Amino acid sequence: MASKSVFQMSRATLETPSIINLASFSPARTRQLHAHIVKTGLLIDHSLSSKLLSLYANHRCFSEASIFLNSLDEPSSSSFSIIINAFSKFNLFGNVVDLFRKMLSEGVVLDSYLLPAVAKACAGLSAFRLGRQVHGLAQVSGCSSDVVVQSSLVHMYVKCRRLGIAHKVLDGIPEPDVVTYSAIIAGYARNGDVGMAKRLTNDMGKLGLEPNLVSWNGLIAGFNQSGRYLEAIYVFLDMHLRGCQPDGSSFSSVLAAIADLDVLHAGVQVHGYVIKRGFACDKWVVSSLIDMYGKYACVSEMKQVFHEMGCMEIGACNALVSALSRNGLVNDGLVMFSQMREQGMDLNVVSWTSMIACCSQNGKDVEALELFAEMQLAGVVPNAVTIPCLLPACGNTAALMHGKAAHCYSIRRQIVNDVFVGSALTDMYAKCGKISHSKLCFDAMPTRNPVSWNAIIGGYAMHGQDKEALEMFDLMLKSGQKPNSVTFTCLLSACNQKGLVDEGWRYFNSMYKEYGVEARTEHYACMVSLLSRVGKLEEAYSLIKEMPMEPDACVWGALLSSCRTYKNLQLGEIASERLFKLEPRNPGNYVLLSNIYASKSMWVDVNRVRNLMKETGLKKNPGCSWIEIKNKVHMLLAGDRTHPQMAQINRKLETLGKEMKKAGLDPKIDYVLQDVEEQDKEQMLCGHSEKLAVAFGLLNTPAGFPLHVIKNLRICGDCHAVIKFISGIEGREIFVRDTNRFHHFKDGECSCGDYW
DNA sequence: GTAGGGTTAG
Repeated sequence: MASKSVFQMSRATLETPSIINLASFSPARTRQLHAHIVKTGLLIDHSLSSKLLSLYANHRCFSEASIFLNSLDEPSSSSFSIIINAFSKFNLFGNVVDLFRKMLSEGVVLDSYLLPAVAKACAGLSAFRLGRQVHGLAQVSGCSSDVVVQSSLVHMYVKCRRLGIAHKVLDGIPEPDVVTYSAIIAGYARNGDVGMAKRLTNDMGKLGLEPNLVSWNGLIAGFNQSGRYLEAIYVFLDMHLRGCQPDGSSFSSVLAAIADLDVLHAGVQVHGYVIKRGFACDKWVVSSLIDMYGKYACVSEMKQVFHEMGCMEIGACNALVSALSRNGLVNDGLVMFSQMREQGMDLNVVSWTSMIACCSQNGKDVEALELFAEMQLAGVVPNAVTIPCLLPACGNTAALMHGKAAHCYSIRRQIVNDVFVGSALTDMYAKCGKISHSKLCFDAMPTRNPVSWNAIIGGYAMHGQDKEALEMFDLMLKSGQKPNSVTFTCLLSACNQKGLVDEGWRYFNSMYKEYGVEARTEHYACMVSLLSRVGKLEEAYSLIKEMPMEPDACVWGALLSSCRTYKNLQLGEIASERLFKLEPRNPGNYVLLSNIYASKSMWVDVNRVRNLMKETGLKKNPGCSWIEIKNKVHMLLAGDRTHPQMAQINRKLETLGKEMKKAGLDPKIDYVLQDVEEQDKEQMLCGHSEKLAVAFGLLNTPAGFPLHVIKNLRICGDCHAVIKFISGIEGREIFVRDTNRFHHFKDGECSCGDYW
């Protein structure tokens, strides 16, 4: 019968749909049936209309389903129920609520078959107030004694984190089943209330209810969500000992717990168990395995797990992208992402966000911003995780317009109150030179975590507003928030900028004694820089000798710079000897030492250092010749034909072209790009080359970046001049945060921090 | 015809 066209069926057949095999109807055939009914004016009985509705709904043909629903004279509650349940099945929670509201407004009586779907939608939307109203409606309409309705309400309250109410509803159920019980137990576990979770588990046992797979899994997940990873692993073991075989859900949860502890051996054991139980190709398990191996820096293992799965699955691909990013393999991440796109995979918000995070966390800021634009073109909606991943890229390039757009978007999407979004906005505005905006964002945050406080303290420190930075720290303590390692780095750098030696020592000494935060290399580097900046070179050197860890190049570099300032040869030699070992290919170190010798007219030693540089294979300092820099800048500018100030630039270029010819340089655009790209990579990443690369990077950024920040730059005279020049020719505002202070360049002038 | 567990992004 099913093979026959609808049009060939007799009226009698269609009026007795029970004999037609409707289950095999395709969407097209369903539309045919619908058309036939409309055309012939067939008498539609309740059974036929229900079947047509469920055919449409299960094929996700919701517009057809609602057209049909609207065509019914008096749609019953069960007709609404069919579509509402289908919406819920496909997680279309907003649609569930809308249709439910419509149904109520039409005065249709409630039935207990659709309430669970509505409760599930409230849970999915975390809409507690709406859920409570639904509960009230269930009571008024007499549906609240239905055990499935009660159970669904328990789940709803647990998901909305209202455990007290959930518990009360549970107490009202005469014979709750295992899963309803387990929902509350998992809820308590998720809130970190281990005692209550255990007590209820005992209560459940007394009632003769044995936990089943779903309840075990819920409990493991609950402990994971409250960060109690060890408890989660114990539950997994308990489950195993009590003879319940884990499934993909149990494995993926326990692996996630293992990933956040330092127990790789346990992870390897579970991996073995996964293989034995035949879950090595389960998409959830594979994602967790990749993530776990990624967190333990087992790069080849994570790749192997991925390849052994043998197919491109979105979750596993996303996990691989973030695992590659975590291990600094940005280019591999980008390759993976482009493969995903080439294969036409349906990239979701996690895919895009992972890739954006991968770029912004690994110095590819412009790429991160471009990806964000592409994401929106692809129609994928950014969420409360995407924005904090994107904002550092805006801050690092001082792309204030993009940052502001992201801010507006967060307000529109109502995610601006998210603690991660707020902290990232505070940080972004500070890095874009807008400290007042930064403070406004910080003040507007309803809740704050240490990251939020660090953002504002670090922001003030960056802007040289030491008083405000220290005040914010006091407020942080008063609010009951504990400072962490980063907080002290921000505070010490604020002290460092202003030469506040006493305060610096006070914070440095108190960090462990009062707050239990151990001093790390960067804290020592700040102190060494602070002490040597004010001329206390011996004190700085004593501190270095006291360090419990090996001092790094930042520490020795801070000392060496001040040795040049104070012409201290003895310590300068000690510091540079260490630096030549730590970063042999940084020309800056050689230059600093030779400067000290030169200041004492020790020309033999100056030559010795220059020869040492040559022996190391370092060419002459690429940042030394002003004419070269000027020419390179202009050749780069000439490459951007769409630049709004092209005419002005061209005029300047004409003049400079003459100068270039005089200097014997080839005025080709490629010259600079090749020069930067083909340089020895190591050399490129250090010293003057880095500064130049950053300066050129400014000019390579696309339109829409009127403001720029260069960070963590020990600024040299040439670099300063280049930036000053760029700001003049382009009318851009440029901020440079060097290790000591904030420089603001505008219209070819430097308005603060200009010490040349 | 109705409820119930998981992974990957900060």
